[in-house]
Amino acid sequence: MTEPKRATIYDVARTAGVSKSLVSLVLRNSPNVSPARRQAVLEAIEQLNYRPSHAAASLAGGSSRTVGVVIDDYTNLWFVELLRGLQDGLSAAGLRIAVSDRTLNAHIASDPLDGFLSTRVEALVLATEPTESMRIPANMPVVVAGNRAMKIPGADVVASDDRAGARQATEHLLSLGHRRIGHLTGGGGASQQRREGYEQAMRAAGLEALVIAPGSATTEETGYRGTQELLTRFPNTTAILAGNDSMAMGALAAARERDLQVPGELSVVGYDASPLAATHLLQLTTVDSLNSEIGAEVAAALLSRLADPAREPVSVRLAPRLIQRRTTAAPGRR
Amino acid sequence: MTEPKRATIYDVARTAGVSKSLVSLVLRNSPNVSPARRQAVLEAIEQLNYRPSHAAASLAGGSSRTVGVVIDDYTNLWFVELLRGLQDGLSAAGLRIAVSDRTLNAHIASDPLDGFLSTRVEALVLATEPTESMRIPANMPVVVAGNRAMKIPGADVVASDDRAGARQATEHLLSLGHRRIGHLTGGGGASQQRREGYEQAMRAAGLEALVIAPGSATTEETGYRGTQELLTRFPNTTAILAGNDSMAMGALAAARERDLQVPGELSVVGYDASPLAATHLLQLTTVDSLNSEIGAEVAAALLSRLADPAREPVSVRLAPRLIQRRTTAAPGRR
DNA sequence: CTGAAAGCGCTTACAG
DNA sequence: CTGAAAGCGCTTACAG
Repeated sequence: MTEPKRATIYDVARTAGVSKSLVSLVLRNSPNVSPARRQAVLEAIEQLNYRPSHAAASLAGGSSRTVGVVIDDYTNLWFVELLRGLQDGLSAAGLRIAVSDRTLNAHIASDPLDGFLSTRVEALVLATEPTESMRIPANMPVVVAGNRAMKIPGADVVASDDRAGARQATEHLLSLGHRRIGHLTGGGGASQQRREGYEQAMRAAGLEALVIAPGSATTEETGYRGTQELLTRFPNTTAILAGNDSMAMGALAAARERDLQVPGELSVVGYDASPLAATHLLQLTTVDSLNSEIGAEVAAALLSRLADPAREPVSVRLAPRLIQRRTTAAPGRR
Repeated sequence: MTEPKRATIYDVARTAGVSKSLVSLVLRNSPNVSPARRQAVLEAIEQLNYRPSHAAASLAGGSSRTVGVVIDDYTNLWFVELLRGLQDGLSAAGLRIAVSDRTLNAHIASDPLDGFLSTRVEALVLATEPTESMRIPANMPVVVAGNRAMKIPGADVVASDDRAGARQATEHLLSLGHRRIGHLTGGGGASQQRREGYEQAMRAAGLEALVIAPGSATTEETGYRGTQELLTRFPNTTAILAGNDSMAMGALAAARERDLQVPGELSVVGYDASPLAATHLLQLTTVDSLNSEIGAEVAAALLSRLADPAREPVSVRLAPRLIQRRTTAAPGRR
């Protein structure tokens, strides 16, 4: 038995006994179709196992109905909740999401944007630090997710207030009685703002800021190395605010290596409320940057921008909140 | 200044002073093009910022040059290395990858396959447990990555030998002197084979298998709960082989909660060699299932299948190897 | 609602 | 290599 060729819209029309135009209307959920005919078309689609061709629809309609999302690296899981919120907000509008990971693409020396431009994505979501090398077409709608060092002219920005979150986390440690609180920072706009929030809170309390910058990556590895350096230079540190949850995990490792009880002898706070922070092993006090809500707001910004390309860029800022778990307590004897 | 319309292949041809056909040849890297003309075309492309339309190329060429990869869940990071190996193997052949996450899609009640079928993907890679509800077209090339409970007729399978890996890990614990070794298992084909490998090794050593199945998920949570159950039912257990690294992380959490030193009082072995296992905090002894190599073999199977759709299905099995880190040692006093 | 027509931006095959 | 032609499977706009 030879494989039949894939069914086209003509086959569906013939099977349903309607015109090709009517099938197209049903596919795009037009209201001006009688229930009976709609039913006939849907049955024909089911029977023929028909799937409309993206390529043809995109080419003919002049619109791919796809939004490109650029993320940093699959390993840093903050994007998962962002995608969930984004997908929820876009699927009702019939828009789909394509994800591109910069780390993976760097490997094969291909610009993730090239693929998206060939796909003719309707808009771009940047959930990563933009770089000069990203040549974004002037008329491309862009929403930046998260705080970034580089500004994209005309782009909307949706982020939680990293300065306020870091301030809140630092004040939590201060209120527990800590005075020697170190901070682990990294590269990028979010790190910068978190650092500023930490410094503001320390200054307001009349305390010295102890900032360690172990590198631009904000990973378990840099968190580990940064904590080693912090505890070597300032041995009487009693608390650490890490730049994100991955760095906090490294801090916990360094503490264990020095036989420092957490939180008895060293308190540790993360940032992002990633799945990692919620594990039984970490039970990490962290700042929830509301990633799923950021995704929802990104979707809203996207839809309104698509509806009105000329509207002024907006900047949405969400208020983060501290999640207290088991890695923070009053300072012990040290 | 109004935005110019996107450049098309006609614009490139005109700018380069060549025919449209020649531009198409350059785009598809044909060898029958003189260097001078190729250069002229590439300059025109650069100057016009031209990006060929996927949709048009796919429709006209009758081929999307895209492979669809279905993964379980972004949170389980074993897929990252798989994608890397896969991408390396496919990019030279001009094939790109589209990834779909089942967990995310379940959320909006859309079958990930539907999207891929509309995209007219050339082939499917299943890096997840297949289900009956996946209606895969009969003529679609499929490669299954990893050991799965359900067989797909005609599909190639690339996996590491989970039975051998689990056996190796168990023998490692036996050779350290452990006799009471528990195993944490979950759902799916990989879990099943790992369990069998563990049971074989225990039987061969004349020991009783202690298997705990805390649920079908293989997460930190089930690892934690499974270890609680194991240590309650068999309090003198001295070692645990977890179904994967996430479960091992949960085991470490449960051990800490009971004040059991790892590895002094309890040895723990993971599986997958995920990024998690390599962290300073875990330093987990684990089995490397060679995910990047699996990705490379999947790519090879895909290319040969595309070249010869009629060839017999193959089954590639890689030999995993144990990575010893800091969570295993000889049993202590208990 | 139908039906005929044009067109989206490419690839393919072919005569020259 | 060029150039003219057909066609991929849809959407769109329109006359009826």
